Amino acid sequence: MSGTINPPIAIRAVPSPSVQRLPVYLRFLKEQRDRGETVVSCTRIAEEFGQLSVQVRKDLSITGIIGRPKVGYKISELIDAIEDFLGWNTKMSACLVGAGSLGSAILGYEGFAELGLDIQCCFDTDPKKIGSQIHGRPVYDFREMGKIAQQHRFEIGILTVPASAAQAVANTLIGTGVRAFWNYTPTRLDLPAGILCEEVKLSASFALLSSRMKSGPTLVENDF
Amino acid sequence: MSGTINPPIAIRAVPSPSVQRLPVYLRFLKEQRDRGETVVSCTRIAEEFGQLSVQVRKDLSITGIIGRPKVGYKISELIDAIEDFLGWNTKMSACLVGAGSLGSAILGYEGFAELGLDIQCCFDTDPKKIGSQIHGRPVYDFREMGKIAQQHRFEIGILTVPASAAQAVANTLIGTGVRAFWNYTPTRLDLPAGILCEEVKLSASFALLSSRMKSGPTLVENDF
DNA sequence: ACAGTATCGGGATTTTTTTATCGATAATGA
DNA sequence: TCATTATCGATAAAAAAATCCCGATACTGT
Repeated sequence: MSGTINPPIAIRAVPSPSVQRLPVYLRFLKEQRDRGETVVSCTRIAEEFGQLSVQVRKDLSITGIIGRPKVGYKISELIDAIEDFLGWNTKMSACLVGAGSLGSAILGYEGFAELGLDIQCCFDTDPKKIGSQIHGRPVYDFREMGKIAQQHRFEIGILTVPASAAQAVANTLIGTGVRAFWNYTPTRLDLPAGILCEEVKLSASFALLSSRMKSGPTLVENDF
Repeated sequence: MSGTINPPIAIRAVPSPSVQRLPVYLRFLKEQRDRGETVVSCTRIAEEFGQLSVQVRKDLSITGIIGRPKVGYKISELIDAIEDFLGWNTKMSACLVGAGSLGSAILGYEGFAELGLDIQCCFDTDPKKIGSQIHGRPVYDFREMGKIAQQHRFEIGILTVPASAAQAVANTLIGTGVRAFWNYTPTRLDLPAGILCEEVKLSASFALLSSRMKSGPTLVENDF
């Protein structure tokens, strides 16, 4: 096989927008399933969300699901396919750092369990919180984070600390084997290759809203 | 002037991705200003965020700012231009509905004041909360929402209620003159034309993270 | 059995967004 | 003064995403 050139394989990258729409469909599908429905078409889903059926079909296709013409998809299969694609059917262990009001809110949202996210504990510097529980999760001393994280081998770190602390926290957690961050601070982290980070930018979301409010109500469309 | 055709004006729509990046730049610019800097170039900003300078320049250009070759932009002007474009230099009055843990977290985040968002009060059904204050904002009885909102004439409604209540809350608030929603519930609202809604989809953000974790660390790039 | 139809899947087209290129401008330094 | 350089702004090209189109398939009703 010598002489072969680097494979010109068309590695079709999965489009991010599609991935981000999957959870929306997933929620709807589970609703339908719980109502006793067994099949659903792209047309039906698209109608629900004011989209085009083609886009829904393309989005779903990235999971590898195959449907049947004139019928649609089997709901149970489709749910499995999406959860499988997103990795939501296997638990990922996580710790949360910074048990302020935002941190507490995240700990209190039961919905995350559905995403396979298993937040096992949190860390904080506040002596009044250390030793207590927040929404059922123990609060540990921030100074022990390195040690405890080493033992637990968390896969994900959820950052809800003040912006100024974010980088240091990330560095420590990377040392313990954490390989992905869900970053709620407005800080761009400097990370080694292979470490993932997804930033939650609420101000970006609000920017879209407020800039559209400025342009006046007549010109604006409501997007997906 | 009779006989003229409908103007073939190329109404260049403002790209959403650009709008969403503006808050990131804004934060950096304020930092620089507070350090005493007076000018900044796209090259510098791009370097800070691991982007291309061309993209930064394009993003900034939507605000109408003009810079000087070999120098860059005057920071104070640029900050003004961005805030102006986003509408963040005029206060928008808002109310929050649903003072659970997420609602409280939002009320507790001082950063929103910088976005021109003025959350004046919140509404809840919990008798233990009604009459109290959360992070300095009064909690009113949910049953009085219509009446109180009518008086205050809120522009924005922040929805942190259970998903099942979202549509009804929205309907009531629309009746009182609210024209935009910042929707933290996983519900697609059915809204009349002219009413805006921006959804905060944390599960979409997590979907991106977890799906990339699944694909293995080697293939993945860290995006902006 | 067969026509009619809703839906899927793949490929083509269009639109949007990102990235590259280039001439013009203003500062710097010889 | 004049060449050099960093930067801007505009335009062009490329890449990504959304939308359109069409043949194939499987159900429905006659």
